[in-house]
Amino acid sequence: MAIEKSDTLHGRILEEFSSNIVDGTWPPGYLLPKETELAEQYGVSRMTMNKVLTRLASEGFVIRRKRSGTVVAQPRAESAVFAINNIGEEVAALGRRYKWSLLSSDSRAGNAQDRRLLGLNEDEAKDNSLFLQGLHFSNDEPFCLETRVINTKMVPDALGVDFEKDVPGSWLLTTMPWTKARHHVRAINVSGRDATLLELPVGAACLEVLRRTQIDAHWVTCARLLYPGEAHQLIAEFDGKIGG
Amino acid sequence: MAIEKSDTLHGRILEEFSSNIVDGTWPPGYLLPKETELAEQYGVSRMTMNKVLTRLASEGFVIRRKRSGTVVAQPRAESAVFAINNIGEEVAALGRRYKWSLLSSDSRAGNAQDRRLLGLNEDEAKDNSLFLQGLHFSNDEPFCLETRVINTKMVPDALGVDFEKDVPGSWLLTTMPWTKARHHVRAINVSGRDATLLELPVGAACLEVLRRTQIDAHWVTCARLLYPGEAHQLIAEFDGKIGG
DNA sequence: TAGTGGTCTAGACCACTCC
DNA sequence: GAGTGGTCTAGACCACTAG
Repeated sequence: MAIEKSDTLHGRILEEFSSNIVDGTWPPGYLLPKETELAEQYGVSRMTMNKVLTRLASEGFVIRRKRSGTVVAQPRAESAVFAINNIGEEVAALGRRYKWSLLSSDSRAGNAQDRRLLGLNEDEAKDNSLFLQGLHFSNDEPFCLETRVINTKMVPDALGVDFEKDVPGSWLLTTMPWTKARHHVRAINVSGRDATLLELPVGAACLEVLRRTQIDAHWVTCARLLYPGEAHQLIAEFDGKIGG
Repeated sequence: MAIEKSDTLHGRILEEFSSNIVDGTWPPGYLLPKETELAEQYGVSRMTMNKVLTRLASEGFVIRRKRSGTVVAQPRAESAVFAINNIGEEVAALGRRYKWSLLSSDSRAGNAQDRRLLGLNEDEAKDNSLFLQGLHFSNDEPFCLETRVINTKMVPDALGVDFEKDVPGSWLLTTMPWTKARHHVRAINVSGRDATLLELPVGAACLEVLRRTQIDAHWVTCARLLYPGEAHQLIAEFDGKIGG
């Protein structure tokens, strides 16, 4: 089998440079030749070399400053990127049968307990709120307990949706495609009704994900996702690889 | 206060386009005019418009295909990006006093329990392994229990380091700056020695982070980081914002 | 104040893909 | 086969900043 050639000019140079950085040939602090010089060395135009260096900078591999040039960055702190996927897809990806079951649906004002659970302010969730609770199943076993409040001022259509059929998260995604979210993840000892619903003994460790979704400055929905701890794990890969 | 002007040509167009997508002016599936047309409309060169569209595509907002043109993408599944930072920085960021305390350090072969705990294969960690355990403190309270094995074939210098002074994670970061890592996060009920060291009752929920670091195909170090559950949470923001 | 990166242009050729 | 995005060039001006 022949060695695969890289596809583009700037792609090849990008790979070479990132290799140099990752394998230590260019250690942190190393000063790269200037743009015009590199362009000449590699026989490309300045724009092409600029594309490479701009990309390296945006990925955090190098720091570029006028007059002082381009230097290899100090490595980023150990870090990780997690992707929390759609629950239905997540279950399907595990090769299991997915089911959603709505437990309750109330259009009412939120009380202090709701606000605490979902991490809302006092002003938020006082009215125009739709409270939902339901279970996600994987092969008929409880996989995730979802407690959610939807701001019906932002999403009035939600009042007309049958959430026994439509999974709230998925429906919201199709309705408000591009939103911002903030997540908090922690471990808790499950108790009370949560334990009963998840069919877990009181005190079992669970992974709690709080997700607050907003569009501009307005919150759209807040969800609390409770996963049986030992059964579920977030998996993340992190590397300095460029591209993809 | 005057309205802030955007800095660059492509920056302004990028903002405009991403706004159009996020606020629904351009819904998923919307077909954008072709590159040359857009360039003409905005009075810029094709390269500049290409920069905008290429960026939009790399951020996942649009799909570009030859002949068929550029269309607004179906929104990505709900997802989140977590950053796990250096523990010392993490504690400092909370405005607390940080301390590291090494509990044990052994250069030995790993047994089955070690491998299970750290998620290693049988072939890995059989020799050339340095086992460490220590506690990270926040204001003199246990913040994180770290159990780690270092592949001394990859990092021979590690045998000469005094890990009572140097925090393993930080030291490795300065020694092998650009590495890849895989993380597994789950909730567990703490027990035994782990509970004692973290000064927690048996059964308390903890967040367990398994981090396996490698360079190319070779593992460098595996760490198990155990955080008292209620006290620690991962925080992540995710949005479709472009730039930064 | 001189050198560096930041940005932009006008034009060109190519490759892929849909009709 | 025709039209689209993908890529590249040579040259230009500007803004910032280190010395």
